[in-house]
Amino acid sequence: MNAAPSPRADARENRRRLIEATRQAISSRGLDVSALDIARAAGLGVGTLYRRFGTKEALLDAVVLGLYDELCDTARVYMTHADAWEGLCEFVIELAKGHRDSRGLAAVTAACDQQPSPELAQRTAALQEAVADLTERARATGLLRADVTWQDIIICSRAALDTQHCLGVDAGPEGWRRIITILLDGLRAPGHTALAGPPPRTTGF
Amino acid sequence: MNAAPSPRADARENRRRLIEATRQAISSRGLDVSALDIARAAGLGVGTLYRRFGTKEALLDAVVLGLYDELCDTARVYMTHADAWEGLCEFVIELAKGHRDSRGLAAVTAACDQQPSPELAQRTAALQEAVADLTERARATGLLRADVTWQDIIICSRAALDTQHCLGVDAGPEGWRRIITILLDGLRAPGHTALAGPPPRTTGF
DNA sequence: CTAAATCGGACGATACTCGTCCGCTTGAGG
DNA sequence: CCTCAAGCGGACGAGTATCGTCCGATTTAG
Repeated sequence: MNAAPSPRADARENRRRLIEATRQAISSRGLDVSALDIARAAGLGVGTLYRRFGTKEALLDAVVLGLYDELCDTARVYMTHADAWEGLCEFVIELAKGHRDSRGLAAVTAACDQQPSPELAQRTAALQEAVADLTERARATGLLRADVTWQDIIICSRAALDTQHCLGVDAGPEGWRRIITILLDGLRAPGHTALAGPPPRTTGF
Repeated sequence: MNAAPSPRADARENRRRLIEATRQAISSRGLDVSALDIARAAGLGVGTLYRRFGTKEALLDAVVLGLYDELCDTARVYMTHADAWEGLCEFVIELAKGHRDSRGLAAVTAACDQQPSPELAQRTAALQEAVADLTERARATGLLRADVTWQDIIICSRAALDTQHCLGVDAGPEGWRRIITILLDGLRAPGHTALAGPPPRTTGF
């Protein structure tokens, strides 16, 4: 075994570049980026992309899986947060950031829903369990309103970012934080926190 | 003048059908529906679509303008609501419904931002003024938190629906109402209202 | 220095969409 | 009932975008 002991250094570097470029491309233009655009952004030819990953889908899968892994790590961190409500809030914000970096991720999940790759299914299950756990911990403190489920939490984490994507630059680069704040206040049983960031300058609907 | 006194009855009916089909198509699949799909949904040939409207863009413009007009009417109604806070809440819900029926509307607004059609620009301005007015009235009652602007209100009205579109059927056909409720609670200065509808059954992120 | 691994991007194939064209059908007035 | 202009359907051409392949040129590593 170990028939491929060490890929050439430039090949490895190009693979890294491709993944990084794909991340940024997905973040700014969604999951339907063309292979050519990704390769260009990585400063490589499209041939290299297909040689490294075989298919465009494989590249996207690798990137999405990486993001899921990071989210799993993040969840694990906030699970041990001293203040359960704070932990939930910060994780929701991190989850929103994750959505920012994998715009259209839900579309992929839905598309692969028929036959999700085992790895993706495993990560999805782990993340859901983590969110459910964080939700229960926060509810136990009495700071989270009783009538929301962990699914609601997930949806809230998306809402702000989806809006951000639709409104584009109008809401400012950090405009989603205002919506997250409003949502978290709506989730909180008592009291409110101050809105952060400058108000959005929306011009459309 | 009046060189076209009365189009044939079937032509008028087909025009109506096309507009209706376009509405539903936009609602379920966004603004980038193909002309063929619209014509098929209307039970007509694509030739008829182009004869009636000249271009696909003209058809979309007609539909979008119609939706804007309805929203303007709705705004006028809630402006005279006895309870300013209730009026704002219900209008936000109606606005969300409007977004449901014109998915991707913001994209069009943004695209036409360079040179918006005079009619659309007029409607947009009227709607913005209406939202600003409703916001101020609600703020005056002290029920609306002080740190949100009318732009925040618009964004909130989008957030729930955008999420709905991304999550698809997972959140149920009325799942957006839960998010709207959370958002409105987050906008409200004191207290909370009960979440309506069954909890979402999300399976993805 | 050499050979194998790697790269770049032109290229064929495929798919999708817009808008046109023309032979056939249908509505409505005489 | 008849006539004919108005209307209809959908095949079709043209344009565009994307995927994935192929092969000559280049580079790496021993």
